[in-house]
Amino acid sequence: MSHQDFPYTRRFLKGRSRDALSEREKGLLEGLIENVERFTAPHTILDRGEVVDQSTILIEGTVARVIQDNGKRHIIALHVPGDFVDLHGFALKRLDHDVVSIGTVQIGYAPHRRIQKILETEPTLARMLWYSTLLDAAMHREWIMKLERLSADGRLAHLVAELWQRLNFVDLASENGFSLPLTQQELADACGTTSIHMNRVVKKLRETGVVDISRGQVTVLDKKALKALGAFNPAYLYGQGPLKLT
Amino acid sequence: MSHQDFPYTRRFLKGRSRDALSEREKGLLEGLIENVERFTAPHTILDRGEVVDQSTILIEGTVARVIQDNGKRHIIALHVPGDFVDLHGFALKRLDHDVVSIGTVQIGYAPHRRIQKILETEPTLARMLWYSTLLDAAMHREWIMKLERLSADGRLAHLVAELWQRLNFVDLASENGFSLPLTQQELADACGTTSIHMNRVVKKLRETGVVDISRGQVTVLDKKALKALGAFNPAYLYGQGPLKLT
DNA sequence: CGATACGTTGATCCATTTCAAGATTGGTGG
DNA sequence: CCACCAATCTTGAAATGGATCAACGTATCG
Repeated sequence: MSHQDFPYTRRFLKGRSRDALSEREKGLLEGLIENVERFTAPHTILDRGEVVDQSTILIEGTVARVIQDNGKRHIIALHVPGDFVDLHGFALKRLDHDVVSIGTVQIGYAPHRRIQKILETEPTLARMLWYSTLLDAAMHREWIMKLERLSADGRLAHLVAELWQRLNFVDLASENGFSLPLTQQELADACGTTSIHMNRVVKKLRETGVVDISRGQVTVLDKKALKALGAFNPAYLYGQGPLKLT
Repeated sequence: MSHQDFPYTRRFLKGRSRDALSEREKGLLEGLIENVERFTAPHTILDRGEVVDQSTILIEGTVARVIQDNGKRHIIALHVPGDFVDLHGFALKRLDHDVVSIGTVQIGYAPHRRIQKILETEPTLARMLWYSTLLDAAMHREWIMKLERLSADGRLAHLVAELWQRLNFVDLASENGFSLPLTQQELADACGTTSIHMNRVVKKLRETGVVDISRGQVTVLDKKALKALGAFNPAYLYGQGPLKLT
């Protein structure tokens, strides 16, 4: 079996500790996916509070986890291909947030009974699944730090730096940028600010030659300035080996 | 064996799903604790980046998880007795933040080799441990929401409401308040604001009859106003049964 | 009793929100 | 192919929450 296989899960933990999995284990992981779905329009994949019996892996595109109340939408996390978006639903049974698609996405569903089987019979894989939920929590903590510490400019810079690094882990970033289907409103929702202010921040970072965000494309103009502005230290992403972009 | 036993771990998941554990499992859990330590002065229990081979459970007192850079300290999580503070260190091996004591604390250490044994032989308990790290992540998400959505007043109200509920789970809250050894500076660090502004917010909430925070004691004056101001919905804490305080 | 940490208050400045309106873009049907 | 619509992006001006600088009050404890 060539390593070109595993079409649904080949990006899971890529750039992190995926190397620690054997080919057999990678096959078992791929076998978790019972079916696959594609959405082209914005779609709520999962509703807060709903009892779930399967978890979702993002194969292609972007999804966000959001908490919405009286019209306002707060983005709690963003996902890149390879992320096991709501694996925590396996143990929590109901989620404290919604999961929504952004742009065109392809997702795979892993029934909880299959995950349960893995847990009972595959300790290495089980530990890897747990590990991936802990990476998710580590990103949450960094977001808390970012929101407590940084102003809007820094928050956007941090978000861009993080996504660049994460997409790089899964081979979806280039040397000078990446594509990102988020609107300014959505960037604002992820940075805890308003779309109007986000518009001015985007403009400012473009004009000061830090990063250009337009037409769904992010072009990093000054890598060093971006990381400084966002106080970005990728240690919390627990990447392995020499990082190309840091 | 009376339920008065388990002096170190009896509060673990209390008010959550602790009831799902058998007495035997509770005993195994207690057996994880190899030794216990007490600190009376502020102490850094764990340094960011340090490789760890044991995890820490909080038995008594308050600990904070902090990310500090150039003098500024950001509190990303607060813990109450019964919390397995850095269980995620078991799988992550090194932490992305420091763990520090606040006031007088008593903590227990669980060597990773003992946790590993549990994982290999006790699936129910293993799943419970995983579950507890997911509760931690759910609280992170709520903090992200709080920081993105609320102003300083609301953030403090939310923090107070959350701690009240969590302390109530473990029988450490009263009908009208709880004790809390945090300084205004630390409250500020947990709400992403300055100590000066926090001082004004504390004063405002006191004067508007919402909550009184002074001399290490929190007195809730208007439960309903507190929850409204903090946009507090305890669902994310995954408590079970009828909640006395909600 | 002086040291030291913590809490309180005032004045000023700046980042961000809010309200309001206009410009640009992409997609759709006639 | 153009006209139009809706979403997105952009800009301006006024109001405000919170930061910052500076100082003073007040516990608490060897």
